[in-house]
Amino acid sequence: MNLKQLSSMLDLSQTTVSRALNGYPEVAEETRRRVVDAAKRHGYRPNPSARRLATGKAGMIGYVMPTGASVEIDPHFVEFLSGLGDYARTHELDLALSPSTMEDEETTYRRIVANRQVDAVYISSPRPKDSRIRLLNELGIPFIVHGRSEGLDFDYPFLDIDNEAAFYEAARLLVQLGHRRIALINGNPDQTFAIHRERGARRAMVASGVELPPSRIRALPMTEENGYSAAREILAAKERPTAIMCSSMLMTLGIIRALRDAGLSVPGDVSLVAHDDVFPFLRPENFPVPLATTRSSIRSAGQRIAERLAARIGGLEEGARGEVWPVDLVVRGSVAQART
Amino acid sequence: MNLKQLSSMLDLSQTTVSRALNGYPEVAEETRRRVVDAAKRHGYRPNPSARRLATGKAGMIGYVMPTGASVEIDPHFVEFLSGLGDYARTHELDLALSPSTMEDEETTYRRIVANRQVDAVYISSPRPKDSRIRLLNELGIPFIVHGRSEGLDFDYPFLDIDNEAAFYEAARLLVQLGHRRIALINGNPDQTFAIHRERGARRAMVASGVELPPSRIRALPMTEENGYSAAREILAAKERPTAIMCSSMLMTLGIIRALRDAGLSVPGDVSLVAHDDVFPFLRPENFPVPLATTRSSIRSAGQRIAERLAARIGGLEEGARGEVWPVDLVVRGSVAQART
DNA sequence: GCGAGTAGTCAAAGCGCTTTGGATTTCGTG
DNA sequence: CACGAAATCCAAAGCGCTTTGACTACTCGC
Repeated sequence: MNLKQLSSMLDLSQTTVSRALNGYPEVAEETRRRVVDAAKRHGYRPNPSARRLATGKAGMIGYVMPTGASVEIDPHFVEFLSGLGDYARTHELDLALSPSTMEDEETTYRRIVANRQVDAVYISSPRPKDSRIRLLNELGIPFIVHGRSEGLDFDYPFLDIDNEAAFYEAARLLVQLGHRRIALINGNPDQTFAIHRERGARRAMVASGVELPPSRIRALPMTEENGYSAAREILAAKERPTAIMCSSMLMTLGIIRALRDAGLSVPGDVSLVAHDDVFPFLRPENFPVPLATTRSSIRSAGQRIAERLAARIGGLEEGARGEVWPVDLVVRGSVAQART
Repeated sequence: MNLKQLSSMLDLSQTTVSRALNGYPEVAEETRRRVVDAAKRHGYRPNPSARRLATGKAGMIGYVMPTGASVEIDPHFVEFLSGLGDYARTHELDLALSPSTMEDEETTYRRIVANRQVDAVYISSPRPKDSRIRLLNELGIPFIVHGRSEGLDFDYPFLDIDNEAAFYEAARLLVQLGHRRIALINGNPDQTFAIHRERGARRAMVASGVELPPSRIRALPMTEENGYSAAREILAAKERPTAIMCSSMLMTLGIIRALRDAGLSVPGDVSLVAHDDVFPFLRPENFPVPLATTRSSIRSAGQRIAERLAARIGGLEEGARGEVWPVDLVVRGSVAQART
């Protein structure tokens, strides 16, 4: 069933049918109803290739997928992708994934842009002074960064959550509860988000005269394994912390096991706050002790980025708009007053 | 730079240029050289949409991405995707991901087939009597299953590794080394691969009069966490096993921590063999004690599936061909003679 | 009652590629 | 030396959609 058939069936021109379906104003409401109705009844779906050819749009969002040694992105990547796909699916957009090693990244971006294979691109896990951002900026293809870089001498569009405020608030809560020795188990320090979280936590503590010495900070790829070992080290110190902030619920699983091994209770001996990216398979409520979190759905971010990318493709969004989402602080049983 | 421009530049017709580029025989070698050369020099790339429109092929491989509560697929999925993408990238194929909940799966498959959005589809993590396979078979779209189902009353194309033989060999090795109490920590039992692995292990043991009681089997989603808890339980038994076989290196990380917690050494107290999907970020050689594995690259499987899918699209492969890859057994320091 | 708008519709021209159905030229043979 | 078969190459017809530029039929104000 194609346009031609549908229009002859309705005794209308292809023009009118096409316009009716695409919401153009110059078609009578009555006619539009007829057309939309018939299209639905006959299951008409416009051929994407034809549409793309006619409009010159590729109808695809591209992503250069690093395939090197980065375990870190995995669960986040799939979840983010789900969000992106949720939006894309309902808006005639497809996702094109281009696997690439770290070294070939630049070449890959150049290729997909030159081939006109995609209308827009997104970048994830930005680092400070991220070279990919500069490259895409030069290539002139619409893009959005999921997260933020730092130290770049130009602006660019991004979507980020307010990591600094999130950890500021979480630290402030702990301080208000009387905690004076607070540890931070963070994500990989070459990722901007980790830098921001440490900054936020430190700001809240400094404001109250609480220290955050290097001995109480760990910054590692966010695996359960790393959470465990980081926690073990930190808990072994003579001045054991009474609270731990963590960048990842996966890591927190490791922290909890370390606490259990050390015979320490939550929140009796140690309070816990973690950042929750809202994975469907790991919910803070289901932790042994319900886990207090700073929460922001990475999946929603994926949806929003798809939406903004679509807007950029359509020329509805321009300029280097940065969007920063507030983060919820959800207090649950894993935090308590510090023992005096 | 499009076909028209290129051909007028060469003083040839579009027909000839197109044929020269696509390797048709009715063009003189000398002419072909000229054309190919000019195309390269001017960086000509055919417009994918136009090509698709003309050929009627979507030029895409589809995958319905489950977005429900399945942590299990994550790292495997990304790695597999890398392989698929490696091939696809160099063959004018794109990957289209359609996220879907478990419940909507069937609807989603119907949709992408009806919309002609993809030329072929692959299915991963098949379960016994997997309904998706039946559906795609009925819809008549080319597809390949990564893995195998069981109990279906028709044949279908698949690519699987020989899980049964792999675990048969591994178990046989352990038995030959004198082990009599061998445990199996397996993946989720509703996945066919887990069933096959247990079958293989059991067959080898039974053949030597060694038992594999339920108390020494665990079958869970393959996370580090689950590996840890499964191992703890199994090691707590009075008749502690002297060897453990595991379906996943991620789980094995958990097993090793459990062993360490229990003060047991590898391979002194317990021998260890695990299946290795060859993740770039987790190599068996780098384990505390180099880990013996049954090895098969999930990434290569992705490449091969892309290749076969491409062949099916092109009509070069037909019928329900099943392909089973042998699995390497790589002996390393984590296995040793059982203590007598 | 007439000219100017305004709605609503349509025919036709692409978009860039593949492919069908000839033309034209070249060449081996009888 | 003529003739049919190869060997080459080409013009033109789609593929299914969007969009431009016009056309027709009303409606409205004066």
